[in-house]
Amino acid sequence: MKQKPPLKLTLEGLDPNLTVNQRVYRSLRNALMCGAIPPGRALTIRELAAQLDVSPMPVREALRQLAAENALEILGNRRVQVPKMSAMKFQELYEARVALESHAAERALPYIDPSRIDELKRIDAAIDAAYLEGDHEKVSICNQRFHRCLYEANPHQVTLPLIESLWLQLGPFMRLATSQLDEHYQVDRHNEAMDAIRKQDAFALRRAIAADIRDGNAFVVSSGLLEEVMDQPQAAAAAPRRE
Amino acid sequence: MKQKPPLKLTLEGLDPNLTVNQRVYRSLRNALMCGAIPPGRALTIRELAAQLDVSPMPVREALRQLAAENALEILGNRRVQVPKMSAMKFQELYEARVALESHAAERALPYIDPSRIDELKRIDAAIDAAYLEGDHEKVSICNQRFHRCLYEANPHQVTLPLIESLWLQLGPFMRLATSQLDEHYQVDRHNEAMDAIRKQDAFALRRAIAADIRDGNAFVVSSGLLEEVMDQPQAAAAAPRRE
DNA sequence: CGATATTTTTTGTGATCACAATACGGCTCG
DNA sequence: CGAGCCGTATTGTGATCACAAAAAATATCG
Repeated sequence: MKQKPPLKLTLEGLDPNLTVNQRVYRSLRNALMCGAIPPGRALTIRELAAQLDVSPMPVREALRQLAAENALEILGNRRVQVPKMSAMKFQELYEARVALESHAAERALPYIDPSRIDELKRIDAAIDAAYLEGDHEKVSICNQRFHRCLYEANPHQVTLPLIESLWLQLGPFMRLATSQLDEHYQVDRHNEAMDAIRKQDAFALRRAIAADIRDGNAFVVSSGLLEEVMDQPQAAAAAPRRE
Repeated sequence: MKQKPPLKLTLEGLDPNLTVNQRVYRSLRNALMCGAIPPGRALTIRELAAQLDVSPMPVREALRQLAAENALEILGNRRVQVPKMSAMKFQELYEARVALESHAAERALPYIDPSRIDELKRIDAAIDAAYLEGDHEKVSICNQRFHRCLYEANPHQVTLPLIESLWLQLGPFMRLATSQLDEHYQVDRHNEAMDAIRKQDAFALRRAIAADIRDGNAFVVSSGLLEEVMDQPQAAAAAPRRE
């Protein structure tokens, strides 16, 4: 039951004038986003500290921070693990994304200026390029960058942190959405979004963003990729106590 | 500019078999929710630790946790403060509440059983009672309880933590919404919501929740209560660096 | 007298240590 | 052979300390 692969992490390649805490946080966050840590995997402070070659202290803070963002789960016995996924929860996360992100897009719309449109175009091109190269990791990252760039146009930002929390929870499974998108890749919803932006058509923008998100979801669900990573229907798992 | 009232906090009355960290966290969270700490107030670890009579360690973790929930702000110079509010940000927070909470209500609707309806009725009665007593603090708390009870019906909870983050950010100002609601108190939107639930009418429920939220907002804005607590239009405040 | 430079103090960060609670392993007993 | 018990090891928590960076206060120069 307890999964114990060595869990290779590192702080190398991270801006060394950041605090140790920040480096640990990013390293962990990155690992989670890429699905490098399997759901249900128990994380101990000392193990991570030894792995990253730092004292337990910054690790503690990073774990607590990630737990506050719902990227990790603190069980009643004070143990920390990557939350497990269920089909229903997956669905809820995606529907929450649709609700939040279409809202964020609409609120950002009036603030989008030509230079940001250029930036969006540039990112979209990068996505297509990465797609042609077959670099799914990069597609996923650039896709997020596209969405973030859009929502960030709104200078009074309150939704982006919430959206990122959802991304983080989906992180371990997002890569599935792009892992096999051969010819299946969506008709370019991003272009629909760009059109809506140019026309300042809020409703069309909402629709484009919602469709973009749902496309990825539909693919993952239909492909059955999800079941592989989910915990089996062992009905009554030890109820995680939410703090 | 630097506000330095003694900032009275305490851990008394908190379940003593909780960890120190949890007690500190709750104490701070509560203070923020009640607006006991003015926006822009700088918080230092040692000051809080001395005030609460604990070591700096649990305070550090609590601060970081609250920062991750957007209840506190970590400036570039690593200093922590209660985020300042602006009229636009206030508006954004409320619109985000509408979007997220009406969504959460809709997703919870199919899971609401008679016993939960009873619970909701009970809470609503408590609100009316507190209102008649003029206990605005209690009205506010019970109102939150009502919303939480509704959204919690959904067993695959992903939105509630995000919603609570919004509540926390609005916390210092929420009390304004109920501070003077004399005869101004909204036509009971909660009853509209209850009707929608009984009829399993998702759209009506969304409308009722949205109206309930917007009522409070409209009151605060129109009454001009907000300006008192906001920082003046000092255009270029030191840009908080988001981590 | 006002602006800049320098010293002093405060503050966050990270490491180490001590302790209590929990989990794990082996043991005994049925 | 299996379930319950107990001892050991591991883990999270919280306190204390050392250090470097930032802020505040003071001194210095124009």
